[in-house]
Amino acid sequence: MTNIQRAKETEATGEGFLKSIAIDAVIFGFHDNQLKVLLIEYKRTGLFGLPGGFVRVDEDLNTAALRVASERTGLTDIYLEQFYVFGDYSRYDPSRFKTIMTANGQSPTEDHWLLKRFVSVGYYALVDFTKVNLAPAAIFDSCNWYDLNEVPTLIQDHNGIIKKALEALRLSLDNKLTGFNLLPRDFTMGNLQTLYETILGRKLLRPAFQRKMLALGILERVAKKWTGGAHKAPYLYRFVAGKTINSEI
Amino acid sequence: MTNIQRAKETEATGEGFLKSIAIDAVIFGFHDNQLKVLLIEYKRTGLFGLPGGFVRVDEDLNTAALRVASERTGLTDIYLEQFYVFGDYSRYDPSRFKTIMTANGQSPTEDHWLLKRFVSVGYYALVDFTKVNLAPAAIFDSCNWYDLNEVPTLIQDHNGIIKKALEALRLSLDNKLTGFNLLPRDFTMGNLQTLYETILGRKLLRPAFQRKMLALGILERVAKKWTGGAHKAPYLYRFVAGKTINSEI
DNA sequence: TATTATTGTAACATTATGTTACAATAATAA
DNA sequence: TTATTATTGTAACATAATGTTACAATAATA
Repeated sequence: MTNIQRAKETEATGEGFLKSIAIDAVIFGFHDNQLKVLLIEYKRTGLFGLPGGFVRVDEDLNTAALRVASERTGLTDIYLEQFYVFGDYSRYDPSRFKTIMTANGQSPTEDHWLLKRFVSVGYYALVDFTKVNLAPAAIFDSCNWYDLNEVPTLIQDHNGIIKKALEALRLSLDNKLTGFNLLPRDFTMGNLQTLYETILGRKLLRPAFQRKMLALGILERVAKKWTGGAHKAPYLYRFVAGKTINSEI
Repeated sequence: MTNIQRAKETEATGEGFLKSIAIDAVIFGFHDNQLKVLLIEYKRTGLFGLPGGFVRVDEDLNTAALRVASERTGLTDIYLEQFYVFGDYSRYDPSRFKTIMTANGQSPTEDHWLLKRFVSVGYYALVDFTKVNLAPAAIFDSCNWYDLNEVPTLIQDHNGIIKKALEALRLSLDNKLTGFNLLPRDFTMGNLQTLYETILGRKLLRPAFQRKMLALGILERVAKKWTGGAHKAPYLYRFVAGKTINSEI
């Protein structure tokens, strides 16, 4: 995503971008049996927030969301889903952008386009934690994984956005089988179950879970895995794409 | 929603509105055992489309959607749900707005804000057909109910928007019990079942459906109804609000 | 008063899910 | 080398949910 001669967000007029529309991305990863979320830290401000961005005038909205998620993770093939548009007037708070800019020696003009009101399209992304290469978006920030239950206070309504993203993810787990996007190609049934348990926030019964997952017919058993644990080695499974599930509820 | 001294959408600059953001409302009704959708006809153009609108700079996005739906139906208490944001660049087609304006003796300037690209937030609304009073939005259009399987070709991607709204409605039927918003206060089990069958697009088994609905504990049996049919009279039911369903999937 | 069409629901069949139990086995330790 | 340990895979049963058949109840009509 090199945009050498293309417009920058930081230009005052916002030339080249759709006005009033922002994208916020809740990028989920799964590591050490914990759900992680990718957060931005704005340097010299102590402010944290979700990675976000704007839509170029010649760019699809979904493409813009993919670009935002790609820029931070280094991945190109990302499972992305719109989950809500945050458009309350009360979200409007120009002071935050001013703070970030001034903390870095810049002073935006009063009519800077980023000081106007934005409606934000929320996307959640599911990525394979092991494949991600974190990269800051601008010189003003850095980005890192945070455990979902150790998320600091974020700017604006970003804590609420994460909450809503998690709710949407929970619903899509059963309907769309999205969970696999959070795992590496090969995984054990135990991996899968703890992933489900973490997202759903409750324990599941092992035999029932295994029976159900296998009955879906979307898992291919690939090989044994010798973990090094003093116990029977689990099988490795792989998600078999191309099979759609009819979730006739 | 009287906005006497407030800005109008038709002004060239779009002063007072958020730029680049539109709202499209798929307003569903249910009548004669048929799902209906409310469509706008733009006069002297032969063009049909969904009711839509824009967001005022001091207005919540959801409030704007409610305003759009209210203006057409005359209702104030409307079940509304965001279901998708349509943001592909390929949607961009300024000619449509030109056609509608010129058909009515107006000629928008080349830099009219409505000739720019918009991203559209899709909402679906569920209304009690019997309570609706249709009202056109502007002097350029009229609005009417259309049977869902007799929808004409619509402007832009509006046919696709309806399709996606229906898919979202189908999912919410079981999870959120939204169906009742389409029925009058009192209804028979038969009414409810045909509503479900119409939305889901398939037949349901009567005993199982009745058993399930009653088991939900959200229906109050109010009285007998004497329809005039040569058969046993059905009970009337009423939706008992306040009871939330835990759709632990 | 018999007929008709539809309603309400019981009763059973089937499927899905919850739960208990136990054999299989990779690593560790005796 | 062999017993121990912790975990895995799954059978087997229990319970709940859903699918299906059947039939009595009854409001209007003939």
